Amino acid sequence: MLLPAPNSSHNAICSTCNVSELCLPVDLCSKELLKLDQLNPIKRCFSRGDYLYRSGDKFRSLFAIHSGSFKTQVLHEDGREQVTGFQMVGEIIGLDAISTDTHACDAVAMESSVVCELPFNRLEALSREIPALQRQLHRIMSREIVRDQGIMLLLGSMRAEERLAVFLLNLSQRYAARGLSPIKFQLRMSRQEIGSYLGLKLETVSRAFSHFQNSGLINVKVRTIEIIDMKKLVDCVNSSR
Amino acid sequence: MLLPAPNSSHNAICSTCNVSELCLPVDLCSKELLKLDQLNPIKRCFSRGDYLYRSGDKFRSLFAIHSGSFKTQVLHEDGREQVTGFQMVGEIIGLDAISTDTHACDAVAMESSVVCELPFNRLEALSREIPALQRQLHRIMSREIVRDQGIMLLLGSMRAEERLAVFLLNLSQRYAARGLSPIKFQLRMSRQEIGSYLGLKLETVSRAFSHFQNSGLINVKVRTIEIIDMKKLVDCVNSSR
DNA sequence: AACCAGGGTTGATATATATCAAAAACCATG
DNA sequence: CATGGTTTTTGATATATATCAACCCTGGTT
Repeated sequence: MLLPAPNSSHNAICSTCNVSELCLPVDLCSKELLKLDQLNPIKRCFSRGDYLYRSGDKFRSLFAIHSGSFKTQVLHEDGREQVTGFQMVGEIIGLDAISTDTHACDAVAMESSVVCELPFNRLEALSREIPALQRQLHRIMSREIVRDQGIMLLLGSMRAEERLAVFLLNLSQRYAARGLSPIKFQLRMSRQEIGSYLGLKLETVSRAFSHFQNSGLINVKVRTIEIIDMKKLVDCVNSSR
Repeated sequence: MLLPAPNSSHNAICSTCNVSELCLPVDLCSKELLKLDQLNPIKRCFSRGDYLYRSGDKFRSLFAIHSGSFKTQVLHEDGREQVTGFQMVGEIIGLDAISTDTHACDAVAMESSVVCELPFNRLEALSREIPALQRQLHRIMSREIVRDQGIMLLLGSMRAEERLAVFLLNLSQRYAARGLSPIKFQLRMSRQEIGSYLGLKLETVSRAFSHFQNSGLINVKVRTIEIIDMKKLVDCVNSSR
């Protein structure tokens, strides 16, 4: 319950696009693996700032992030924006579009990135033939729902510093799950984007970072984060109030 | 983008439990309808306050709400709770549990209610045989993800009165979709529950109701809501700031 | 190496919402 | 229909975060 997205490893579906270490679906026999090739996913490259899709675009495919990272955001007509997530290697993006056959948010590359495009009708057809794939797809969608519930808890009932602590701990876990350092990493997003995600203004995010630094929880050097005292960071989420 | 859950009608899967008017899956031929009987859903009754499931329970089934209504909530260890949704007739509940085979939130009846229990393994098996059912299941999960994104936008970037306006407009739409009056209805939830859902304290919710009433947007008599000026209520969401 | 632009930090102040408290309305029950 | 307990409303005040503004980095470019 602590974190919005436990977001453990085995996420994706796309075993043929070199993310297999991270996201191979559970038990597929070799015959099934062969079938999976029918998916024939196409790789596509993006630079920082490029849109993978925009709200309103016709839905055709899900995307497995092969390298790099993206943010998803919803825009309100009056210009307000809300970042709804930061996605990294091995995560699947585009699930919101299944509902109406139209993308409901924007997905923007936060750095040079490569995605595998997974045509959804083929994915559906294959998952009728391969129960393990079907189950995996359901799990991925459900995991997104659980993640969202965690963010609701965060936005609805936590104060600024707790939110930031949850955010950092979540990143830490996800980096760890990818074999990267869970205690030192580079943020790919600006204070403004973090603020939008956490329902805070960028100044508040900046102040919270400074306060964590002054309290000896973390070391911040602009976008380089080093977690000094993981336990205190965790306590910060639980103990408040 | 206005509302977190457009949440239109055709929601469910359970054609055999008399909610067919509301939630019949799209185009099924009679042979497929026959197959659907294999689901053999069991009806279960609940009184106000009863738990349909609790966080941590083993996952077996999804539930289609046949009558009445439920709230779902996540609990943080330190006692904080966040209401993540209010579900009514024709809506499907339990999707969060697919991810880990364990329910990730509580579902509590808000009044006397009846649900159809839909064993998930049978649902999966059937949806491998009936593409339209598979598609419907995917749509339902995706719709939940879109709804959650709307709530993130609400919690992350709207002020108290906007949140309440969005909440009321959403209820109004959902009642309308069920053939009930979109302008006059009974709230099933307390100020405290509304507050938890909207990330506000109950006093703030109460004040916002009073302010809407004084401004002639709605008539409030405790839990009876009458929308007097729908347009102004909509404006209230868009025009602020 | 100097310069510029965008992002980040920090400070002073304003404001929306929370908190605390009391009264009022409502509901269930005997 | 009186009673007690809960829910709701309203008021006064406190507080967390937003807002406004200035300054400071930092990395890239000429």
